Amino acid sequence: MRNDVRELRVDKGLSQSDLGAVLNVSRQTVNAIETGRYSPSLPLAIAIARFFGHAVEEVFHVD
Amino acid sequence: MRNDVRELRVDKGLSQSDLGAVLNVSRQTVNAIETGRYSPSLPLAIAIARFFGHAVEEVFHVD
DNA sequence: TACCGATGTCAAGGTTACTTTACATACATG
DNA sequence: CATGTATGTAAAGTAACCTTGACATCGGTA
Repeated sequence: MRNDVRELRVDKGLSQSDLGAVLNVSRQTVNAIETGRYSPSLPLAIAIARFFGHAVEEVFHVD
Repeated sequence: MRNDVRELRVDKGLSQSDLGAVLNVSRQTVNAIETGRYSPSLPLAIAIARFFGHAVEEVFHVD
């Protein structure tokens, strides 16, 4: 499971902490997702995709 | 989190057990998702959506 | 130098997702 | 009636997700 969260976040000029605040999760959670330590839950994945204006499958790729 | 898994599954003439086999999860997991006991993991949600030929957001709806 | 924002990561703990095993109900068919 | 298939659900265990708190590094800037 790779994803484009970091790229999308940086393009928006946001810190991991900023994005965490938007999504109501901790900055550590954002970091773990970006660095691939684990996949987000489905509700969180949908929230992330929606925030960036993409479909879930466009942001999260099965390897 | 509601979803259309049951409807999609029944339309294909599959049992919960059949779908579990396709997705490599137990029939209890399929049942739990259909009955809304919990949301699937992101990889499983993507596998489900892909199997039915839909986007994740089309199958799983934030309430 | 000293400070600060951003990032990476760890530990400990709570909750959710998933497993196997098991038992129950309902329905169809021999 | 007896059997088989499909479904619902529970219990107990493991793994994954997510939290707070903490510590470290790096780059910029006063």
